[in-house]
Amino acid sequence: MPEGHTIHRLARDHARFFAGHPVAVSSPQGRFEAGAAVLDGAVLTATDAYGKHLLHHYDHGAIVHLHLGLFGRVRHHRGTPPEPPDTVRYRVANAVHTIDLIGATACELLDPARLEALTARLGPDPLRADADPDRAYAALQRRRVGVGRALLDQRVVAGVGNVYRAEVLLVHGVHPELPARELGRTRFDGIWDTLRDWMARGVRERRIVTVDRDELGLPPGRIARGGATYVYRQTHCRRCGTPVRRWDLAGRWAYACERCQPPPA
DNA sequence: AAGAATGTTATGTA
DNA sequence: CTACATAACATTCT
Repeated sequence: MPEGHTIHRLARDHARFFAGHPVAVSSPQGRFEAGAAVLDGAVLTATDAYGKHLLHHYDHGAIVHLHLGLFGRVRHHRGTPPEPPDTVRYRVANAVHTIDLIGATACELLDPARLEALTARLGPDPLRADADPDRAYAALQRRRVGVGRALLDQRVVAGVGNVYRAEVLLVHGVHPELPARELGRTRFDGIWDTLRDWMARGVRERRIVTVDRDELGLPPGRIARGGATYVYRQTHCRRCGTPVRRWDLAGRWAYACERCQPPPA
């Protein structure tokens, strides 16, 4: 489920829920026992997000690194939480809030050196104020693969996933198979700006919405699930009605409207 | 109720 | 260093 906006949203929420007071940390099924032992009763002082990686910083210096992978989630309960199901790895709670981590691929303690190594191998994250788009552009210039592949490579840009990839390339008329190094600077700048805007919107709205309500003449009210994208999981391009092509690109579905995004020669 | 899904890493090969 | 294929890992929802 998660692309970068989800992780930034979680970072913000967790800081709000827990900042300043001790928390109870547990590992209900014993899959993060070492961590829970170190963390229980500590104060969660700060949270941070780099791309799809979430960090919890505790007052005694411990850092928890979380990555939700393809289907990880964090569930939030207000008030008395339910008994944790078998799949809960890491539970953080105070008198009011409880969060349960489920299905994550990473849930581990990190020392500062390993945190540094982690952030060093990530490309700039459009949601971070310290992001340097020049680095992403330079990385693109070095790749021979298509832009579609390159955009999912977290060393190029951090936080972009399959939905934003499909959508941003559609809106900018770029075919996923265009060699990354052939993407012009102007076009790249447009893509970067769009990603930043959309992902910030994703944090606010807690979901991915790339479509423009006025452009599509959508009625007021919540945009239906499945109706929030132009090509991703669409059968026809929401802009021009052309059938969408979907194909396996390095193990992920790629989507394109080959009228809006002419294939490279 | 099998299968799909907004992801990454490690490993071996070229 | 870049690329690519394959396997492994993690759950929920239809």
